[in-house]
Amino acid sequence: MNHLLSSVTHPFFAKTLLEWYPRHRRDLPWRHTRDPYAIWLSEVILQQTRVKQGLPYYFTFINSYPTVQHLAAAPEDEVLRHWQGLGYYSRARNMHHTAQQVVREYDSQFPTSYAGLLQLRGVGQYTAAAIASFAFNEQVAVLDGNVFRVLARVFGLTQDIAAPANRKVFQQLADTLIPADQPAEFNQAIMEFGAIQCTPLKPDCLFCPLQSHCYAFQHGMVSELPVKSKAKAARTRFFHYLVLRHADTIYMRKRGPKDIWEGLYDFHLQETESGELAAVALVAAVEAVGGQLDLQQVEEPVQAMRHVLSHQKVEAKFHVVWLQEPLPASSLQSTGLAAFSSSEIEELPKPILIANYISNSIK
DNA sequence: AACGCGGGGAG
DNA sequence: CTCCCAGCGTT
Repeated sequence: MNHLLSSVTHPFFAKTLLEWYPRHRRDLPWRHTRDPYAIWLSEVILQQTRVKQGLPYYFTFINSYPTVQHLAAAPEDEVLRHWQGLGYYSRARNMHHTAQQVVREYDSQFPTSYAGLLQLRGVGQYTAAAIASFAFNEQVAVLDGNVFRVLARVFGLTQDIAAPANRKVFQQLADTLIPADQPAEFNQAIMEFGAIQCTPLKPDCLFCPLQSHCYAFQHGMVSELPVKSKAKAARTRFFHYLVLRHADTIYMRKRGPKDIWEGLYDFHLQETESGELAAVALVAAVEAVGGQLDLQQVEEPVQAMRHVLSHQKVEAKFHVVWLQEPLPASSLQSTGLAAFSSSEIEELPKPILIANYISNSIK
């Protein structure tokens, strides 16, 4: 085994982290509870999200929905609206689905084991291990980005952490490290150690309690570990939004599956292969949704905004179109557009790009 | 196994 | 600007 290259013994590793943890741990609200609902909420929010960014969302959700029954009873649009700005919106939709399933099929009680928790939508190996250990003290090791990094450095593991096949190497090591008597404390400790001490960039090796036993530090490989293959480059997309308005109403649409921002609302979208949309094409697009626009009425200038996702770059232009007449019901039926007042729009869940545009440009 | 899915922070 | 952070469901 590769980790035998390290001079650290398993009991020393666990003991060191368990001593380090109470002296360095942050005081976070979900660390004061054993309620599986609150822990599940925090863990779903914290997937791919830093504590600082997720913290206000945790308060919003735990205050708006104190129990799983409250969350299950909420409309999806309201749940997504609370999630607005946090990204990866399938987390919110899966969370809502799971809340309803727990209420209806589990008598409002979360499963109490790793295997049971794993059956819930949106709960994978990491989240199941986190809830099982934190809420029910089950001896199952969490494996998140922090744990990958700490183990790769301390034990000198050079396998690519982005390759799913290498997961089992790390999982087996973590499973041997987690002590039977303090599984929850150990899981919290190793993740907090990765987040605070053994950080991705400029880790605090100088004051690290594992320094003399750390393979990466002893071999000058701290900046090389963990090994992680690069994600492929983001593609650029060109969005032309038609901000269809009539009197006090603005037309918006709930986005569907198989694309970004599922379940969120935006304007009528004309996507093109380049950054320009000719005026005649704009007129045609308006007519295609049942509206009327004369060439002379095309509003200038067009508001342009860029939005960067981890996997796509969106270059958006917003074309405001003042309609003489409301869109006919038949058009709303076929296009999926719906009419909203300004105050109603505020309540809709929207991508940050759209929310920013509205707050800048819609009065 | 590979891919799609957000948004924010540091330098 | 460019780099970093990442778990789950689908294909």
